[in-house]
Amino acid sequence: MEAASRKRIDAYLEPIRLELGAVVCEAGGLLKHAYFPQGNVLSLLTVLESGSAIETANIGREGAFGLFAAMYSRVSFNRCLVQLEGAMVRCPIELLQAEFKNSEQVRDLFVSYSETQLSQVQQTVACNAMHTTEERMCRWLLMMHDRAEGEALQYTHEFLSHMLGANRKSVTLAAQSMQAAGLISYRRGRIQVLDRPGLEKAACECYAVVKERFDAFLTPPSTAVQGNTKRRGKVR
Amino acid sequence: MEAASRKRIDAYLEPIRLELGAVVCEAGGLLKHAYFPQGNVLSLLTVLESGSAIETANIGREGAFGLFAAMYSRVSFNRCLVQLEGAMVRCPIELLQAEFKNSEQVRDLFVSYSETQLSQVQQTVACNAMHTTEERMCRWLLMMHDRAEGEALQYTHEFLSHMLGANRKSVTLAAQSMQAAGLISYRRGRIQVLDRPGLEKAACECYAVVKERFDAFLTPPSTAVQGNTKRRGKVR
DNA sequence: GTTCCTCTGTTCAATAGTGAACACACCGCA
DNA sequence: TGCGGTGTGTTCACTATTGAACAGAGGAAC
Repeated sequence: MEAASRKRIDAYLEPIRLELGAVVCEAGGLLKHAYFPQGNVLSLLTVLESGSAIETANIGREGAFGLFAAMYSRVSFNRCLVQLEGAMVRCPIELLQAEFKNSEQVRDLFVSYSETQLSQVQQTVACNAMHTTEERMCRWLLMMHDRAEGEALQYTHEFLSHMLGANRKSVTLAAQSMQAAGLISYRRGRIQVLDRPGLEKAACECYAVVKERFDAFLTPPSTAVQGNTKRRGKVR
Repeated sequence: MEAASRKRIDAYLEPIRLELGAVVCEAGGLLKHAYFPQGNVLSLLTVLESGSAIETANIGREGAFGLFAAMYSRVSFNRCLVQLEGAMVRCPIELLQAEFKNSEQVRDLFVSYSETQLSQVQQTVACNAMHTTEERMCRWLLMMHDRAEGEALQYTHEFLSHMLGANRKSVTLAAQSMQAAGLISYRRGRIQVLDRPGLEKAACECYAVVKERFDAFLTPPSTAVQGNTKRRGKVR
């Protein structure tokens, strides 16, 4: 995934396995490592004074947590927790800092990933402002389903309500409605996706928009000008 | 604001003045310049399929629009428009790309600004999920008030409702309540802040959190480890 | 099999926010 | 001064969401 500079890092990669819900880093915490999910998923949360913590982005095998630490600041704005169990490796920050400093390719990689992540967060801003709890929950389940490889998703309504910044009852109502529509089935902290195309229809556009961005990140264009000029949305 | 490498750029900076509401760049548009507000404010919007566009961040004299273009991709995810009139300069992307490539100081600057902007967007995710229309409107007015230097703010309820992703009526109700409380006065597209401390009390925490981040960005610590380890929020 | 803890369903009452429509008032401009 | 466009106030009916509390069911552990 990285340059040939990866050789220099490989020896220092340390496998680390954390259980579901484990906190990798608190908001305001100091980062000594960057974390590279292999099979697991990390979630970035904004923590409010009330103590509630809302998900703003998540990170799978395509990305890493702590890249800004490798680029500039070592303090994490977010709480980061394990949202799907699986393998992960971590790497001391100093090594990545050195690679960032010396390799243009590594810089391109880190910067373009950061940009992709920023667009995920920006889409979520609009999503939280405009879309219903049910649409957002569909989107969230799809994101996790992409990464769970068919496994049932082990989340309680309560946990989902925290991630989405909604009331538990709203989540329960949405879940009931989705189950009645045959999209999912669930029981006690275990959600099974039954009808994925249906779920995609029921979700807001945000799922597809963000997925497209990540796909583009994983297959960067070879032209001089990165990206394309496709416009989204209606222009007034 | 930048390194001594600024000399190489200065000659190519082009003053450009756009009127309130002018679109600097459409979502998906190609960027040929980066824009540096001097006295104006730019707003970054996420555009949805429905055509509605929600603000995710804004940029004043502390920042710039198009830095990711200078770092990697030249395609803007956002629509960008002028939210407060004033002076602005722009700079051809190619020059900034060269500086980013060659100067570590410029890299630090661009990256740390991007990180600060990311945290603004992340805070807004949580804000849109958890805070009332009135709290969010107070926050928004404070952000603009900081930059308007006492001038009345020229926004209609309708415009505000688009920025906040709320219904116009919700904005009108919030405005009435704020006027009744003596925080603001308004008439036909002109909002005057009367009681700034009161407005800060009525706003959600997000205003202060983001302001603190930007203040920190503008006065970077001189220690080896950037940032501090202050923790925010309650830990469960 | 029984126990106990956790998760879901549901009750209630209440508020916040929506969407559209229309009346009316303000303000700039002719 | 009068006109017209734009912005605000308000109507109505409605939906989404909240918050707290408790009952009840599921499932893991003993």
